[in-house]
Amino acid sequence: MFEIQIRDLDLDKIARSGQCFRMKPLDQEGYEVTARGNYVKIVQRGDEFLFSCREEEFYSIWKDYFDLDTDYDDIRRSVDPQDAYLLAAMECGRGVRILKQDLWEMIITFIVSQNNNISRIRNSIEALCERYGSCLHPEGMTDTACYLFPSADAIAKGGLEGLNGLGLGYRDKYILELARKCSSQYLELQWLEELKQADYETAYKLLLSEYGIGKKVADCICLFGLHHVGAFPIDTHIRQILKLYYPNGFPLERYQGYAGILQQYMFYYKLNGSK
DNA sequence: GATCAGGTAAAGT
DNA sequence: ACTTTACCTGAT
Repeated sequence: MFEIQIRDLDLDKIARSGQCFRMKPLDQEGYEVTARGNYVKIVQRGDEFLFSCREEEFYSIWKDYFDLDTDYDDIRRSVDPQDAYLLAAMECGRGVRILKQDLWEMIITFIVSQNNNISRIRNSIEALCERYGSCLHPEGMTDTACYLFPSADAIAKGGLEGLNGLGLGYRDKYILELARKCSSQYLELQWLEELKQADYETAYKLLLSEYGIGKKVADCICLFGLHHVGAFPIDTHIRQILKLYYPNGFPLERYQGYAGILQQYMFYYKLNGSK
């Protein structure tokens, strides 16, 4: 157990922010999160957080995962004081941070997300994890199994039939192809490593050239899987927002290099704001 | 029973 | 180059 005070972090909001699909709310309180092969339970009370791991693990993994080195006050302060809509969005989403999730997991997750709704995305990802992910039994509890996101090898090995019954629909072939590309069968490719080294523009182009990855998904992977916070994914919600509040275009130049963070707040505001 | 959902590939102008 | 259309499928 490790207790710490953190500002600008709201787990409930992050869980509903659309950037992650498997932060699981626990029956009593708190969330369970898996990342990079690690599992943790987190309980939040205001700005006090209780992590179920040791201090060492918090600092080596979760501090980075929750992007705690970024000062979101700076970002809020940089917003155009004339831009009432964006100010409201930033206030509504206070506590949302861009998680540093696993690249491979984000690639598959956002392929699943295309032309799809959130509850079905969740179900598909969870079913995929249960079928191919390693099973963890936190604290030796055999009744509360939790699965890691599966490896590319595991998915590639199962073939197209192995993806049946997960509600993936026509996306199954995209997933299989990328699983093969990222599996140890193509170890010499080191494609994921290449992506990680690349700058935003290069990574975007690499992703876009893949079967099943278009502009929107490529940008989501850049933003959530590579932490290129300048990426600005335009989905149907953001498109509506731009049309309504920014008919002359969103001021990307003003927010160059981190517009994706603002995108995330606008998205959150649209889905969770009072309107 | 349509229509929609955090789009993309492929075909058609 | 720009504009349609088909596509899996659970939810509403």
